[in-house]
Amino acid sequence: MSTDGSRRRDVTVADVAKAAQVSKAQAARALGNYGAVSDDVRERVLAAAEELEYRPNELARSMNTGKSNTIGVVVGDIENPHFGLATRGITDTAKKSGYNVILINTDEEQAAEVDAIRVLLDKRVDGLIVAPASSVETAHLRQVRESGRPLVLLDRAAEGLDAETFAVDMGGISYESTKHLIAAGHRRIAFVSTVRTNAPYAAGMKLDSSQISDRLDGIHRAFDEAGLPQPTDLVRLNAGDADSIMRITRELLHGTDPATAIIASDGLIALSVVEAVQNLGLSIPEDVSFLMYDDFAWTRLTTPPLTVIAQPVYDMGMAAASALIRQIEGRKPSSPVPELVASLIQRGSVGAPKNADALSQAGS
Amino acid sequence: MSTDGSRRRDVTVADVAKAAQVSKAQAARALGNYGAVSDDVRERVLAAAEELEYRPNELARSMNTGKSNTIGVVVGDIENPHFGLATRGITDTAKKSGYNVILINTDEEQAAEVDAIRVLLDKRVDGLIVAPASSVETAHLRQVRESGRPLVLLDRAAEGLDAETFAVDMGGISYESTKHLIAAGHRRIAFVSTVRTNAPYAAGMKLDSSQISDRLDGIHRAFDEAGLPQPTDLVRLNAGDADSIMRITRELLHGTDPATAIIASDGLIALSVVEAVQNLGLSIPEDVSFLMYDDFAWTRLTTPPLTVIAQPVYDMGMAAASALIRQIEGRKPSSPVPELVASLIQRGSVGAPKNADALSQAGS
DNA sequence: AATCGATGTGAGTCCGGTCTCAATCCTAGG
DNA sequence: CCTAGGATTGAGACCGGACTCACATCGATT
Repeated sequence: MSTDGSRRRDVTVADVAKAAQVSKAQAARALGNYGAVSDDVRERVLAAAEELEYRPNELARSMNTGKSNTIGVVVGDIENPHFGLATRGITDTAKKSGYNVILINTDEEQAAEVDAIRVLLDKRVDGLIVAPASSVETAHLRQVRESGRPLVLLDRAAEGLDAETFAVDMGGISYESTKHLIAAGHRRIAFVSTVRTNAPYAAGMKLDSSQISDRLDGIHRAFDEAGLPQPTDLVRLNAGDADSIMRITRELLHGTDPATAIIASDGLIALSVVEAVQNLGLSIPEDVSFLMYDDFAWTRLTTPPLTVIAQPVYDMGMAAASALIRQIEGRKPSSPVPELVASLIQRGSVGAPKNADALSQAGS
Repeated sequence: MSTDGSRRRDVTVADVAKAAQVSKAQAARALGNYGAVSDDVRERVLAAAEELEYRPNELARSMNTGKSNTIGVVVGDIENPHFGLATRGITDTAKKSGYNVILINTDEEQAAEVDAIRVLLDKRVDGLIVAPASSVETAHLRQVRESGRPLVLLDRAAEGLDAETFAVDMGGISYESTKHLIAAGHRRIAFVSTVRTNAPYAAGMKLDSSQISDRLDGIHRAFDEAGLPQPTDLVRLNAGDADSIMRITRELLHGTDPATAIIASDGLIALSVVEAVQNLGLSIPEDVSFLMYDDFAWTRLTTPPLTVIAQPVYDMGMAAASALIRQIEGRKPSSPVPELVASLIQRGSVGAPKNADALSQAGS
């Protein structure tokens, strides 16, 4: 056996140098492929390295090159396929350029995010991709900029931070989708999101998430333009676990003047809302129309298939990673920034509201 | 402004020491919270550190402690919610013990996996969690053991490697599920998996994945026990992309003596199989019964809801991470290893085969 | 008052690479 | 045959912490 299972200490350049009978400097040059090395020396060194199964210590290398070839990625929840796919886009792109990814999950908690960023900075990552939990509290993100390390945002913008941000135009697609619902006859459109707030939603309220703000703005604009009363009372935030989403769904559908359409802010919420609707014995779209963000494969399998707002999530991850790497390597933005557009994919979950006739009669 | 955006060089212990008018050694002790330091010195050092916004360089620290507080995780595909959830279990557990996670995606490719492990070893991770793409080619995994670094396997076993493995008893649950299908009257049960092989499946064939082998063994055992002919011709491997899965599904349902039940080996396959069945204008379970691995939330939303084999994926991730960390920290297995059991969750996608009566008459 | 163990403290080494610098080796030009 | 200038080479500094070791300091013991 050439390998000794009990060996512990790693083989270093010095070991290789000794075995190859050259100086440490020469061995390092041959191994690192830099500087001038004669063929003779190179061969001896490489042979010795092979023989000893030498592997460079990337930690040591990083320490004095100042580059770790690692990027930090901070997301709210990888379990959420939205981030799963984005992460895939990031890691694929990173790998292509020789970067690795340290992934940290924050559970959408601000404190965890602050911590995550500190840790990544301490680990001397070359750059960061963050999907900020809050678009408002951005002190920790500003610290990243001050440390001089590149930062790119994913999914959500951050106030007072001029970092490149990769997200779709939420306001626009939200506006269009709402118009679609309004055109179908809906006046009572509910919006359910996990965003945490201290108080129930009120118009013009300051939200933590730029993404959700933009979506609400889009809805607002569509209603405004149509000259219809804003369904502000149907905006439900703080939809955390499955139970609370189910409760919210029941409330939305059971009050006086109930919702006739529900927009789910992400895939996880969508699952619980649809399940709640089914449990209530109601059907989509006859009793209530349904629209959700993100086009997951399973949305085609429900009866009826769900109308969704598709986001180029994988591409967003890719774009974020390549922009970050470009910044890290100090290159100028060469390729035109790829357009990241969301689109409404109409399937079967949006129909006319149940009492459309009654309503339009009352309206006329 | 106390911070200078243009500053580049990091603040080091030496800088702090100078500012606090003490030796580097004392500053390091105060900051690292080790050794003996007088209150006076400690205060001065901490104040100086605060003032200069000192942040330790974890790279440097790792270099001479030999610990990086980082674990490497190698999975086939994070985009797959199965791994997404497992990763969540891993990162949650790791974070609790102060470890970070470097995640590498292999696309289930052996070469990528070999590469990933080399990179992680070079980066001096403290330990590795791998969901091996192949249970057979395990040379690279053996190298991990030889490097002296802890290794834990997830989901799949590896031949000739005594690493702790966290996976459910696939043979058992497969056997039971098959018995369930047989009891419902099925004789023609298909099994669809992504596992790559060079040739079409034949009984007793050596597979790359222990997991799939075990499942096939379970099916085999159930048929054997029931004294029924093995539906070997209905085992379909190499089900890669959506298109090939759709094609396979069509073949399974259209030949002479078609399948009356299909088992999908994972969630991604399931999506395409169900979609293909729907596209064929067939319904579940009237025309064909359906069973899949992994209990994702969306399986409750289809019509009918799908019968699934639930695996404690999050727990597997958790267990793998805590076992790894235990090994890293050289502790003995104190807590009893948590039982990881899969279970059959019966919902609506398994029924009697269409021509059950005809068959039983023919049989009698 | 002499002694002893328990802190405190600073100089300097080490981890495993990269990289600078001065010395040495060669080879072509004169 | 001699020399300028590029190719090679080795010694050693350095990255930023952790840690060893020798040398104080100081209250407590006898």
